Amino acid sequence: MGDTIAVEKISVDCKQHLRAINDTQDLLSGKWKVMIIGCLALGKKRYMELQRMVEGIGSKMLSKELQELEINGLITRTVQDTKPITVEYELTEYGRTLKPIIDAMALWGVQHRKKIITAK
Amino acid sequence: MGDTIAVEKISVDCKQHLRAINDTQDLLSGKWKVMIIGCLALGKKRYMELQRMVEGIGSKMLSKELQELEINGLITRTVQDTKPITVEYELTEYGRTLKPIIDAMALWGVQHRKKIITAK
DNA sequence: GGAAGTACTATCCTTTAAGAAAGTGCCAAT
DNA sequence: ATTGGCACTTTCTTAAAGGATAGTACTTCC
Repeated sequence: MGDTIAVEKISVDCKQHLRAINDTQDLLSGKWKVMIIGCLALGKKRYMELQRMVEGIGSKMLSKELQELEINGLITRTVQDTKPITVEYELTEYGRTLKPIIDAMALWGVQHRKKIITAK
Repeated sequence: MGDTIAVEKISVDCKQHLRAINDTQDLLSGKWKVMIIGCLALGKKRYMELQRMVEGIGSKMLSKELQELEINGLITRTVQDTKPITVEYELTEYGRTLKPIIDAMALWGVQHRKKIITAK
């Protein structure tokens, strides 16, 4: 009896664990979001700066991903009234809470590349 | 002059940072891989166990994702010669190095859900 | 001998994501 | 007056991802 309850608890815990992973993945969905956040983690950036830094991204995708990140409260968009108007994107405090994930991904990626190269 | 070099160095660092993130994302691409790894992080699992735990996944997708994870050396597949044969999947040592990423994603997801619920 | 369980594979079809290319509106410098 | 930069949006098209369904091969239980 106690066993059954224990097994069920583990199974419930697992479901919640997987759901949590899924939730996070949903917010970071798309080919570019994690890279954009990785970019903004280094400081605020203008639209054109982002497009130049994130190699290969087109303006459609950049706009779309930025909009979704803004909707989810991860970044802010502020229009500067400079000569030609410029727009600055910046991580919100909430967006900065993603840093452990981004850092872990960047670190793993670096080590993976090392591993692949030395394995050749 | 020194400034130019410094700026270039930062820009190169950033490119490598983004490339690393991209590499990691590539290996974890697809709707289910991160969840499968999150599942296997709790211990080795059989095919059917995985399919029951990862809600919504079909057999085609499960096979496909498992094959890709195996090709990349993140999991092992071992056939047990039990009465009806069963197959066990397990994280490799290398696969286990992804744990910091998975854990960070699970933690963030849990906190995000709390935030969303209390905000209502 | 049929049902049921395990571990898949194969086929087909739909949906989604993503890219390319062009265009918009605004301003500033030449 | 026109070129060029900034920050986008729109449209069209293609490629990839994912799901539903059915089927295979083997075995054991009733």
